[in-house]
Amino acid sequence: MQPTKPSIDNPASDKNQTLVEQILVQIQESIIKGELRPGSKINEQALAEKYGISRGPTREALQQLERQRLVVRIPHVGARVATLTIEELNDLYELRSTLEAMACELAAKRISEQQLNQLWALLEKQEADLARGDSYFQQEGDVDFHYQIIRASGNRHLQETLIGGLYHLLRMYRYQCTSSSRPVRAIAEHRRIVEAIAAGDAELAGLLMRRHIEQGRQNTQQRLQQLTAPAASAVS
Amino acid sequence: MQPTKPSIDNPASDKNQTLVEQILVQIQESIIKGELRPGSKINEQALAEKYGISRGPTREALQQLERQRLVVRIPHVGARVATLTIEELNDLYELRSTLEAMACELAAKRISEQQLNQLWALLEKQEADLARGDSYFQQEGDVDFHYQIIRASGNRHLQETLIGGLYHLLRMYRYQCTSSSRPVRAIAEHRRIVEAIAAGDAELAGLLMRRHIEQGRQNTQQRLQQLTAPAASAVS
DNA sequence: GATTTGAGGATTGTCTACAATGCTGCTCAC
DNA sequence: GTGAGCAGCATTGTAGACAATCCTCAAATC
Repeated sequence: MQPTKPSIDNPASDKNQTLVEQILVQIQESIIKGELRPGSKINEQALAEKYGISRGPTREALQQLERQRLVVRIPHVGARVATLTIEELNDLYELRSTLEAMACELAAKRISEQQLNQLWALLEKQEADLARGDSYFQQEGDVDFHYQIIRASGNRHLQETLIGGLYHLLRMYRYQCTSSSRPVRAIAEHRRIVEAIAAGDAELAGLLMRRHIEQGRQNTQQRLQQLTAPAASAVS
Repeated sequence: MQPTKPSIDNPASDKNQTLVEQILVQIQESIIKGELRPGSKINEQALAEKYGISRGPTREALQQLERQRLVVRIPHVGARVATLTIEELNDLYELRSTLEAMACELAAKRISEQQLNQLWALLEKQEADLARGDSYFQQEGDVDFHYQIIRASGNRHLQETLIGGLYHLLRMYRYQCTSSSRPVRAIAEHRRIVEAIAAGDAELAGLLMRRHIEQGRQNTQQRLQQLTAPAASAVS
């Protein structure tokens, strides 16, 4: 029985862990969900008091968040929540597209029997969720889908780069530019990707993933544009 | 006049900077050059005393080094210098190859007049150094070469991933598996890459970079194999 | 009125001390 | 002799206080 990894990273669920790891996930969620607004300043002291800890662990957590691109820190000035811009969105998706295509190609070559079964199971669950119209779990499921493929690539540096470095920022864009999803099409694309991986067709799998992510980019960009420049429609 | 960036990152040269930034580069060099041996344990207290500072900044520096893959930290256990293994070398170069090929393609599309001139200038300097047999500057020059192309890609996330995340570890492999270089061939390859970029031929530029890096991988792997398994030749 | 300059306050950087955890090497039972 | 269990020590995690830097805002000068 596989341990059904529900979250992006699995810090053994808060228990008996270090303070930094405990509050890190909480601050992550706050940022991703926009409770800490993009671009807003983060006060170490205030943040520490909010979680009832001292500034030491808080600073370490902020450094971790900087590594995940969720926070920008400037020496002697302080930390700010990352801002969402069209240019960065494009840079981010450009990179993500390349990396996940690579992950797909590698997965097609290297995926294990067990991992493939897991992937099929997840896909079927997604399709079932879709039929029930359960959109929240779809979003989570989509994260898991990409996550599993990345793991199946077997390249630990690739995994670290995507999951440890890029994925949280991606979640932030997706959450805040709440693309209530194009689920039917997306999950159809998922199926074709899994089929290509199962067939060991690396080139096709990579190509399909590239297109799949490009679809996601366009979708997110559209929403972000509506958010950042609502003046045009509001003025007239 | 461009400021001739000599180092991987330019922290305004130690002056008036934060302690962390000052010692970070020093520890980096110690690790890359092997003064801190791969796999050896790092004692926070001892390291702090060595540089005459307290444990706070030392811990922050170690976290930065973890981000750069030069150090592995385990909660409540401590930090170790990264170990060099064949598998990781392959993972690392696999990823690097994809990312730098991407950088090359983007550079071919987006490089500015000024950046291209800089690149030509660097190439000519490399060829001149080669003629003089100046191998140390060749190595540095090679780093700069890739660095400039990465910058020319214009994708800030790509830059951050490669330069902030991967490049120091790459330097470590290259330094310690001291490939005294295949300079003639490498620089010939450099020239063809620049020509492709100048011609705006993204596909060719990416392809050439892929092959160029694959050459580097084989070279480094060979040296590493000799280092990790010298028993065979020593026993008999 | 606009610009500069400096004092005051707020925030970040660093240090020291203490608490919590993991590791080492001994004793003791089998 | 070998393995388990415990005590002591070394090391990391956390807290709180002090030092250094930056930002704000008002007063003074042009």
